[in-house]
Amino acid sequence: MELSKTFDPKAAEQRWYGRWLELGYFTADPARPGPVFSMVIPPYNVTGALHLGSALNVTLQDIVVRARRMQGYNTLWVPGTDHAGIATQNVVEREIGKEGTNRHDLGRTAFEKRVWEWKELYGGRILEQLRRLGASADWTREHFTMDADLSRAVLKVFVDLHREGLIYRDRRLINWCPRCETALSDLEVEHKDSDGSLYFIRYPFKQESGHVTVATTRPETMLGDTAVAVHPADERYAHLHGKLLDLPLIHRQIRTIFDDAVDREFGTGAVKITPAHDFNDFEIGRRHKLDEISVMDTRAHMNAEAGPFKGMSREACRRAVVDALKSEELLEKIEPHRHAVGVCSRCDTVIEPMISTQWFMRMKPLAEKAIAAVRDGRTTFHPKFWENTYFNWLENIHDWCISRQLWWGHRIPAYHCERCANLMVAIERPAKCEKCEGRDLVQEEDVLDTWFSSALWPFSTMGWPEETRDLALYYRPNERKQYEGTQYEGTTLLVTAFDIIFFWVARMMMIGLKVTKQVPFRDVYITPLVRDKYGKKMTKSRGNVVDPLELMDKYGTDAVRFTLAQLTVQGRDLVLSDERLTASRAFANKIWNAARFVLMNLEGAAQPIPRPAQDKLSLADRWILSRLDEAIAKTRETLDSYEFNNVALTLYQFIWHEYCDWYIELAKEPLRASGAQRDSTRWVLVHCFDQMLRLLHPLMPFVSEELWQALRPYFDEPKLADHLVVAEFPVANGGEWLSQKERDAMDHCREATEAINSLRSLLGYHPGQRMKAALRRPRSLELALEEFPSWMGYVMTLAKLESFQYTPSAATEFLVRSCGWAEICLEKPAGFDSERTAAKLSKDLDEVTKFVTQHEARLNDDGFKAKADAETQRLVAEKYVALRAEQEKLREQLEQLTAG
RNA sequence: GGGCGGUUAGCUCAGCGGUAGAGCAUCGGUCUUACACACCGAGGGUCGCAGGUUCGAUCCCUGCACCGCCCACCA
Repeated sequence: MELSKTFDPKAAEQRWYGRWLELGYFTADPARPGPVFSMVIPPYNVTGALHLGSALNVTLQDIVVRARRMQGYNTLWVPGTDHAGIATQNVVEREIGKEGTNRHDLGRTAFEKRVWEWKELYGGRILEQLRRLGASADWTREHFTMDADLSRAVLKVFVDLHREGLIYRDRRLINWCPRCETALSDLEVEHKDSDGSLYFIRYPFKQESGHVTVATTRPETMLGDTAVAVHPADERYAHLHGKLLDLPLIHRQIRTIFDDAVDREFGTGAVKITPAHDFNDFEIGRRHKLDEISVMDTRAHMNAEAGPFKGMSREACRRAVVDALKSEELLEKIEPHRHAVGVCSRCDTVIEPMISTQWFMRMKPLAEKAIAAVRDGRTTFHPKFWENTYFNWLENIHDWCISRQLWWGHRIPAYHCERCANLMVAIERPAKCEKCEGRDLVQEEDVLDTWFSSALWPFSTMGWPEETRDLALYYRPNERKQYEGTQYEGTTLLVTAFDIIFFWVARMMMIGLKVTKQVPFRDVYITPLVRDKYGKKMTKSRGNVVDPLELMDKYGTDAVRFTLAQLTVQGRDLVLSDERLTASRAFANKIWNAARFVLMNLEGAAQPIPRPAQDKLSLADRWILSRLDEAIAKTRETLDSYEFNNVALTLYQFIWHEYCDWYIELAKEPLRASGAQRDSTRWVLVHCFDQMLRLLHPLMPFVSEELWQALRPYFDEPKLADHLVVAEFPVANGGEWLSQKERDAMDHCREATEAINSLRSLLGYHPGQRMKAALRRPRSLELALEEFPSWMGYVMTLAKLESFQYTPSAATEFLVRSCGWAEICLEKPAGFDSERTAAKLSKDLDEVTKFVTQHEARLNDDGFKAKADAETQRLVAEKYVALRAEQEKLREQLEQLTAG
């Protein structure tokens, strides 16, 4: 098979993904043997496009699931999408807005139909992009949060929790977005600092002259004031007891009240109370049984309660109120004031706290169980410090407002009786009112928060509430073979970003525990955040999003995946750079070319190449095989602990710097020979390649499959899979490829190389590429010495190649001789700066001498002798000896240099 | 106001109780029968600051500074 000179990622990507799908490699089969590995993808917003965060997320999941599949696990990876209530509704509303209409004109049914149409058209786009990334998810089990079966699960959970009193309806102050015209949960409100003003307003006494001055950032809400509060211990205001005030502009009579919640230091120490438009005031209001007067409508325009200001927007009203107060000389002063303003996370509109009847979920009892599950280790976060964040939020949790005044979502299964106003909650619409038997039942208009259905995702996608085979095996795996013998519950792994720990992870934990009586996942891997080059979070609204598809076009999917893995260190944000991507692309190409080399040298080789007997393997063969074993062990280890950067690093180092740089070079000579020597080298080359590609496959699925297929005819594995994607993951063979003597020799070789390097730098001569040229020449010192320029490279080569055969002392002798010859034979090359070299040497010498003295002192120190244990003393002594040797060497070199 | 993470080479980042590492960039040298997306080599760092623990600290502890993030009803 001919391979092109460079790797073409597109061809490989197109060739293999479709094949894998056709052959059903990603489809889970509950009947399969083996331990279970299951995972659900964080459902993507149907409005979403692939961004780097999701590319990272999917890449990491795919790496794990591919590795587990190769390791023989029964794997399931469920993909799917989320209906994304507000986001999707907004998109479609914008679309029909362009057509000159709106959802109210269209009506609920027609609008819902429009959204479904939109979803069918565009909702699958993100999943298409996941396939492009190589995601090996089970597409036969793709789900959408509003699928019929998932919707049923939603209704069942709602009804069950309502019956238990965990879901209830209440009228209270909630976050309201006047643009989306819906209630929001606390989490959907973002707090942004904004430069505002603090207005000091005089509230006159009702029955006598005089006034109290209050400070507020929102003068327009004074129209809804029902009291002025001061701290009970504030002597400045002791005289306010029982006083009534005349609310300016509106002339409503309001009370003065005393409450600990008032901060005496802030403003004037007196605060106006607007229970219907401020969370603090609402609490105080309920404590003092104040009226709750809402002065705005659902679009945050002033309503009839605002009297003359009716119909104004809140902004216009603020200006009008300030003007009116000024003209009545009730505005004392205005100070600049910076404070946090809550805005809608979807549309950035300033949130208005509003009194409203909504549905809530009681969180405290659920949160306690969710905390306990992580505390006792049934679920573990990686990195662990995220557990603090999780605990912190759950410990201070408030009830969750789950109803939304939207049309796109799961409509709340509650029915109002038109006749007696009775409210019934049931999965199916009741035939008649259970109280008055009336037949006019109207379903609740509100839908549920999108995150409600997401919270059920790990088990609703498995078929819950039906006891399906999937649910039994992949969600309750303890019933079958255990994951590495460990008892655990739920799916095996969840990979997600930290910004939805509260929105999603914590809620899945709470509801999963409540509904299925077990945790929904064992491990939670929190991915780092992908940031732009300025370290900013990439968000659509910031417009700083890098499109992963463009990166894949430019560098190839494998390179993008490899780069993301390489940069993924637990607990640290990830800044993507072109340099890294370029390096990864070069890596793919390097492997490609190594394969070309191997194939080129397989001409006429047997298919398969028979495995040579152990004693036919050369030292170089056994060396690379032993290194391969170490690479396998390390890859498995780092994969298990989710150290993605180290997985990538291990493979990069082994493939590039050991297999390519050394073994391929060493193989060139035996390959030129014929017979047994060539055959065993061929086998080692191919065997290593096979194993390397398997290790690499989870990270770089396309290039690895492509090359594996090309080399496959030569593999000697007896039961070979048809595709790498389902081939067995390597296991270190554990055999001692090298004898102890050889290990020692290799260590010595390393030292020898260092010695030669320092000799070379002493001479200031850089032989460069000639080392490799020397490889091709007869290995004879005499010949090498004839040609001065090649000499140094030759020494290096010999040292590396031949010191394997030398005993350490012989190798030393060889080196010493070489150095001596260098003295005799070599003239100092042009450009050699002896002064500079001498300076460097003496600097090194000084430094080493410093350490020698230090160690000497330490060894002679009585305190050290007394305190340090034997092992430590031995270590320090050893170090001292080494340092002395180093010192001696440097001194000699320096002498030689100055003498010459 | 709480909490979390970071500060290591020009850049992006690993690492670690025993005289500092990678990739890229820089500089010098290589057309060598896989690869110039390559090869060989060089330069470059008081590991944010100050204390403490230790025979020994870049690493552990305390404090500080700066950067970033999350949470929080101070009007």
